[in-house]
Amino acid sequence: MMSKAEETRRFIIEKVAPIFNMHGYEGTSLSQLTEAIGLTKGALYGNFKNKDEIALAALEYNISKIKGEISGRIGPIDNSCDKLIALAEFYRDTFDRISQRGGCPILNAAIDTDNTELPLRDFVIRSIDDWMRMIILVFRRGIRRGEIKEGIDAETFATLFVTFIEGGIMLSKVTGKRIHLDRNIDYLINKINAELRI
Amino acid sequence: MMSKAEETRRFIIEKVAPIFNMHGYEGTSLSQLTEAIGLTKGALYGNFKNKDEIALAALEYNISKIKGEISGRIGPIDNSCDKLIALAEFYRDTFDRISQRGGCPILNAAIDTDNTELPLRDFVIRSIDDWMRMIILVFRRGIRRGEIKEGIDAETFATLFVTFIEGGIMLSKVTGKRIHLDRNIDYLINKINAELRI
DNA sequence: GACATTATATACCGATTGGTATATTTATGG
DNA sequence: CCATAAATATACCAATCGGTATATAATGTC
Repeated sequence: MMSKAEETRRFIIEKVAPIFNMHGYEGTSLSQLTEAIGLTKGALYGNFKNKDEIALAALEYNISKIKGEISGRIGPIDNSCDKLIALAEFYRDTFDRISQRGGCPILNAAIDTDNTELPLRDFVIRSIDDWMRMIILVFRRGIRRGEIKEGIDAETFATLFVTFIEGGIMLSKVTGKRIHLDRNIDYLINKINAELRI
Repeated sequence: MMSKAEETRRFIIEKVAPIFNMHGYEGTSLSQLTEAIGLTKGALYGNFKNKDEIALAALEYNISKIKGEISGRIGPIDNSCDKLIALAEFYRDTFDRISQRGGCPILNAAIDTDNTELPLRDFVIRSIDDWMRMIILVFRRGIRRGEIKEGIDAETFATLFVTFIEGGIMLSKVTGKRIHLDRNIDYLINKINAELRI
């Protein structure tokens, strides 16, 4: 059973996560947070050490939520190429929802903490690393299982993949035009089917 | 001749431009600005209406500076494919310098103003539009002049191009590893030479 | 070189920032 | 139901925020 504190902590994180994602670390104030959660600073500082810890918990939540959805989707898929395609399609399907919550948390936090010394920064770097490593693993597995051709190396493919997704989200989000992300995903899937799939 | 005011205005813009690019609109305070320019708020508010106007001038400066360098580089080049390649190579050559100044101003401002109603936002959108339109023009010119194959359409190519650059800068900047941008640029150039060039 | 003008510095404003100490409420174990 | 502990609210803090009014200094003009 969850203690009251854990429950509140969780409640706070869920409420503040989209706010941090939309406005960034500096752009989010404690008053915005208290307003969103309907509790006072007492509740915030009773459950978190400081603003940094709240922001970090929010970012962890935002990222792990997406990661969870991704696992659920591509986990059951057997073929490696299909896994990668499903991963790409995931972003097409969820773009609107992610967009409403302020865009891709990794991209936002990356730019937000880019030129800072915030503890958030390390977490962002690790998250990107995790993401790319996961793509690399799927790719290598595909080669081992004879599902993917041995042309392009796994690291390069991972860079391309993440670039297409993040670049597309950024362009589509800021211009308000879905087409950019769609083009990128189409291109990526086409490339997988035409050049990688055995 | 430049009046004293114009001179100071220009001086201020040059000094504060990298600060806004590094820390964003909310993340930059007037005290950071006065410290950087070695002048007081009197000088700031004598030459600018408010913080918004300073930030906008800084962003305009950051973008126009890069645009100027690009024009100087690719303007003299005749062949359209070579123009596009030179554009890609420009980012490889200047990555370190751009990185020191906080990264790509368009990307930073895009994420920074993404979920706001700041006047900066409109300028960002217009800048991205300008950039893509310029790529589209070069591409179409290449087709007209028989230098580029008529396969992929110009808009899609522009999306891909900007995606590769911005995605690569973002990945390389945040992870501290050049390789991501290098991979993207290599891929882009290879694609131009292998699939587009006649 | 005196005078008007322009540009910068200084001093101040109320509001808000992140954070803390303490009081009050709410939940929990006996 | 009561006592203790845990969780939240309240009241407050110094510092800083963006911005302004005014004083002072620098500049341009005749």
